[in-house]
Amino acid sequence: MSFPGPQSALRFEIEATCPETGARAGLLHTAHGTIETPVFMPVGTQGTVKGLTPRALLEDLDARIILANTYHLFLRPGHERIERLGGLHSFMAWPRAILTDSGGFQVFSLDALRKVTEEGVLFHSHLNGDRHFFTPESTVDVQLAFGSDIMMMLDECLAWPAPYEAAEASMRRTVRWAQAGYQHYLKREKGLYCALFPIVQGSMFPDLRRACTDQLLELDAPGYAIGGLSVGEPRALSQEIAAATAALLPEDRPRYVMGVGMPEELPRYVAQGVDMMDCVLPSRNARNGYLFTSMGKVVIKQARYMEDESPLDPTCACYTCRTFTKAYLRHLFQAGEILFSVLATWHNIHHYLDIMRRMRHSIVIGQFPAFVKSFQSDSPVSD
RNA sequence: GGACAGGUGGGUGAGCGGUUAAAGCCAACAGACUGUAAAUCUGUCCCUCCUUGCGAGGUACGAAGGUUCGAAUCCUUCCCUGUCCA
Repeated sequence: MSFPGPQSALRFEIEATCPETGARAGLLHTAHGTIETPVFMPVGTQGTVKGLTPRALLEDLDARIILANTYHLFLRPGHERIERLGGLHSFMAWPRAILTDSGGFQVFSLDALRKVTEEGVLFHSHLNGDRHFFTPESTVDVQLAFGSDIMMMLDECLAWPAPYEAAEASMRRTVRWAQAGYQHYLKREKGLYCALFPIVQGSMFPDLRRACTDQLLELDAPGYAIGGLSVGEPRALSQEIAAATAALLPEDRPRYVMGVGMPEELPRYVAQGVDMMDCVLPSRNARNGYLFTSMGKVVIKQARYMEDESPLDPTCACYTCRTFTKAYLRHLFQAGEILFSVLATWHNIHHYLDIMRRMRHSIVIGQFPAFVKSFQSDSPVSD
């Protein structure tokens, strides 16, 4: 297994577009392989998709790109160490593409441990309390040290609900950070091997989303993200805001909706012209015994599965479903065995990636609306 | 046979006169989880009833008696368990 260094800047080509919905099938070329879009990116915060070996991710699940997190890897083991060890791809033995989040989400999730200022974010490490100051520039530097294929701009991810004035002030700051961060990036990354995506904010206010988008477009970035969703708002609202924002983004660049969603929501985002998504749900819920199947959710710890000899999802081709019974999976969960997390994550990630592959195929052959229709009638809502 | 130490709700294990239907932990059962402070967190967990409430009854801390206004807690006898000595 070799880990070729960066060779080319990010390039996006659209293979097919659904004339009815605007859903697109594309190819996103990176220095670490080509990603077929629309794509779901498994989350590997600490340089690992919890529970899965890179080999499983690569050979069995065929994930083309995964996420890692700037904040977590900066704290431990440190970006300079990762750089000395050959960069993140080499360090974690992942030859394909990596997208790193900037730490912007931690502005939201580590609410009690951080302070946002005009210059950046002061974090108190959740590991040992150490103080760290993140700026738009420093997070670019950290991600360059990782060698991420796609780096994310530091943004402020606001909790919902937010008053208009606060959302506006926060959005303006995110824009200023993006401008500063992008300028710094252009100075440092002459070859543009590592792409940098700005993130549209603006809470749930369409006019703020528009204002934010307008200004970020001036950066002429190779891709744009829609952030600030899944922060407590109703799901219909997330979709509405994502749709309104996606419509403003350039057609020839990948659009990435951050942090979504449930399986049945994936086609709804894709129908809005979204090309990339990521979410912790398939991996985290797997570990907590919540499995996504073509028949809806399976909460494997329920007593009804005690002697259930059927596979988790008879229509699923993953290793877990091909090999084990629900009774055994439930036993592993109840016993607190590590293998449960492995098999459950394996299945859930497969389930997500499979939905994306089928969806992409339907776009390519011009059958996306039919896919959406049958998918929604076949797939009970997971919640 | 003797000497100690014990017997508490599914399991462990606190409590050692009243605010105790009885802590905590575990198990069991159910729920949550959306750019991962998460192999995490929350709730239920003796029975019955309803006007579902810091509600009303009823049972309950090995068994049976007793002391007391009041006992899982004190006393008596019995049963059982463990360790040690014969």
